[in-house]
Amino acid sequence: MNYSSELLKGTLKTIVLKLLADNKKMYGYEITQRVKELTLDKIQITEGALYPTLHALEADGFVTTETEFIGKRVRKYYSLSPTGKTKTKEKVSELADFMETMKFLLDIKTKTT
Amino acid sequence: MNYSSELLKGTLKTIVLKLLADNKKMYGYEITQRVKELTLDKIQITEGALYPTLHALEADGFVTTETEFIGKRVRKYYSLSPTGKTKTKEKVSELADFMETMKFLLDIKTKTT
DNA sequence: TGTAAATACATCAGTTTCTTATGTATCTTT
DNA sequence: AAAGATACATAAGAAACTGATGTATTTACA
Repeated sequence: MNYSSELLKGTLKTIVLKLLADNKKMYGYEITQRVKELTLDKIQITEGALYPTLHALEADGFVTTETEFIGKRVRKYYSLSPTGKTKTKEKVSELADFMETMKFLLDIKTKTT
Repeated sequence: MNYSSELLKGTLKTIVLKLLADNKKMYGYEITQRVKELTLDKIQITEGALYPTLHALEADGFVTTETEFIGKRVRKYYSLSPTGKTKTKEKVSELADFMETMKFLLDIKTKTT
């Protein structure tokens, strides 16, 4: 099983920021594998979604990068900047609040007819 | 406060279906007001998002409609069809499961209200 | 030893799902 | 009388994906 894709929309940036907050530095491919593993294959981040997101986070100044060579193959590590850390807290708490609201909304049994 | 708009993406259809499951029949404007009221203005469904969604649900056979006149003004009521009821259960439990996964991923502690 | 799978980056056309604006019309409140 | 609320609807444009495609290296294994 994995979720219908529209659910993930809007949460990807938050997931990436949170992972970086917990792991100091990570590279793209590692992020996709970590999410896959942590969610037991329920959430699969595609590369077509991830790389543009990482580039956008960098353009916005929320992450910094450093390139490393593993043999001849390049690996690009991402780390949170100070503003990125602030942004992460904002996004995570916003998402937490949103999920509380959604939980309430989906539990209600109001027969007002 | 209200949520950055991308969070709502993908949840609108589920919200609408769930409201219809709890209230037998509702009309569009009523749905926008109910959500606004239940979420204390945190979630505002725009008409530009809602009406196309309702039309899509009807085209997919998940809802049926009946028109009523209030004076000279038309009001279009939406009700769940049998397949719509099944779909609602699927969508609601999928979203609930997704939120659990996200909570785990983000290490979010849910408030015990 | 050769080839498939995994690792690792990237771009881009097309799709879905919204926002924002616009339009029409009626009813209610001040 | 005018403003705001009620009630429907469509449409251009933006945002955020999917899925395909591309390049190249490394590892597993038959």
